[in-house]
Amino acid sequence: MQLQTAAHAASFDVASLAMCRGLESQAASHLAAISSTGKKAAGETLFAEGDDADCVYEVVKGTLRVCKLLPDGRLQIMGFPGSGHLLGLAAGGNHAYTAEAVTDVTLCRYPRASVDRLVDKVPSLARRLWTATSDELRFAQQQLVLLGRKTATEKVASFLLLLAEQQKSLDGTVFVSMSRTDIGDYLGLTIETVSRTLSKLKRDGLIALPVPDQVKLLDVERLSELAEGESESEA
Amino acid sequence: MQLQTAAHAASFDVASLAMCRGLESQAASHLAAISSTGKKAAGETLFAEGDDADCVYEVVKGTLRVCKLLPDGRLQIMGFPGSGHLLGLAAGGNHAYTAEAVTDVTLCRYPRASVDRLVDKVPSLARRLWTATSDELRFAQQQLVLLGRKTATEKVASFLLLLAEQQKSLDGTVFVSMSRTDIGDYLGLTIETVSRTLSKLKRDGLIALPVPDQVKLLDVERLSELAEGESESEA
DNA sequence: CACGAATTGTCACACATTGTCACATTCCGA
DNA sequence: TCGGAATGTGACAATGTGTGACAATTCGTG
Repeated sequence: MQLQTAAHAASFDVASLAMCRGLESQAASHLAAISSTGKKAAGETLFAEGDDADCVYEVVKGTLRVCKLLPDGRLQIMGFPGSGHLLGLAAGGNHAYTAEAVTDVTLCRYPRASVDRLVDKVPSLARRLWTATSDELRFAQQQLVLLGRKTATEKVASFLLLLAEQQKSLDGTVFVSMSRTDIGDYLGLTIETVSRTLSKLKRDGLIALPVPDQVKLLDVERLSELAEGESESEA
Repeated sequence: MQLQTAAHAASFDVASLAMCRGLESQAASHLAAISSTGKKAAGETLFAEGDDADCVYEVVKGTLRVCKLLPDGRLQIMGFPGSGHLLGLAAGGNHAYTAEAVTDVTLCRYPRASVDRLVDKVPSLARRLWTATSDELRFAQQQLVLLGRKTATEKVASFLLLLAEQQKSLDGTVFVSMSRTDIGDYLGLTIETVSRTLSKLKRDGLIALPVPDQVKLLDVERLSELAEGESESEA
């Protein structure tokens, strides 16, 4: 069943989005009725930390980066949400982080007030959003371990494996849509360390770098060992 | 209105717990009916990462530590939940982390299956648990910034201010119920660096250390500046 | 209550990892 | 084809870690 509103110009079927996963068709109809399409070009800001959280967004196509700033300009990227990710679910009325487009992005947007009203009427929607928040928390907790305890090599290996998993890469080729600087801001490293670590993994035969925005994983098993902190066979 | 079940032996009023915050009295009655009291002695494990998540817990008294392990034994503590904190809300059926008692702990326990059934019937409970998960996520995101971007001094200053805020300290005295090792595992540092940093803050006149499990904050304003990465007046 | 053992915390020094700075190379878009 | 941006590399500095020694504190036993 295809649900459209004038605001979507027939670009995608709201009922098939992650937001509606597990919902009855009536609930999906309600969501479709309140939704609209948004687009952001690469580099544009979706919302800034502290802004009123008046919309819930789902990424339909493309990649965002979500990050927090320290007063002196230091930046920590917390993730690169791609298609199927929901943003703006936080309680508290204001966005806790900044969201910017890494690539051109297509979004489905739902007014937060309308979502909140629906949540009270549709238990499965409440559960859906609670689950989405819980999944995001689980991911953040894994990231805490990475940032707090992993070495640079373990961090980069973990990152490459995450991309491969997200992209369901079958032949080991992953596309890297974000810059080396962004990867560094995500892994708690500098751009030089990211570059040096990628070069070392290449010299060691674990990856190939045909072009800068593509990595070919040549030894997924060894990368998995590195990512989990298994001691290297020889240093 | 005091709600008790035989399982509680009159130790606390379920309706006054964080779990019931914002709920109608009938919902609170339902929760009281399914709840029971648990106690853990300092050092005991509440649940381990991977265990079935068959209970939701609220800390009534005392302090836990929640942590994740790497295969080689490295440990990252993600927080020290105290009274009012809920655990075990995650979707997915298994605990994503290990919870252990830092001090003797009193808990209120709710079977997860019963909670899930109530959630469908009581929209305010669904919202309450979604909000609790969201608050936990917001905290984890702040911690990502700390682990990924802050220096050792900024980390320790942040930690001390967090304790002061949680304990609603009026005269700057905070109680440190966790060991230096635990603080290190929480801040992504080693025990020596935690000790060195505390000693430096003491030498600089920002804190006093009357006994190892107590810190007196002498210059909260300066500590706040340090915690946020404001450049030091003179090094 | 005193004493000894165990545990925790502190300190100094050497080392390793990552950051900083400067510059070279590569890639991409006009 | 060229210029600007992004990436890669090398040398050196800084921060935090690792290690060993010692001090302080806590706990258990007599």
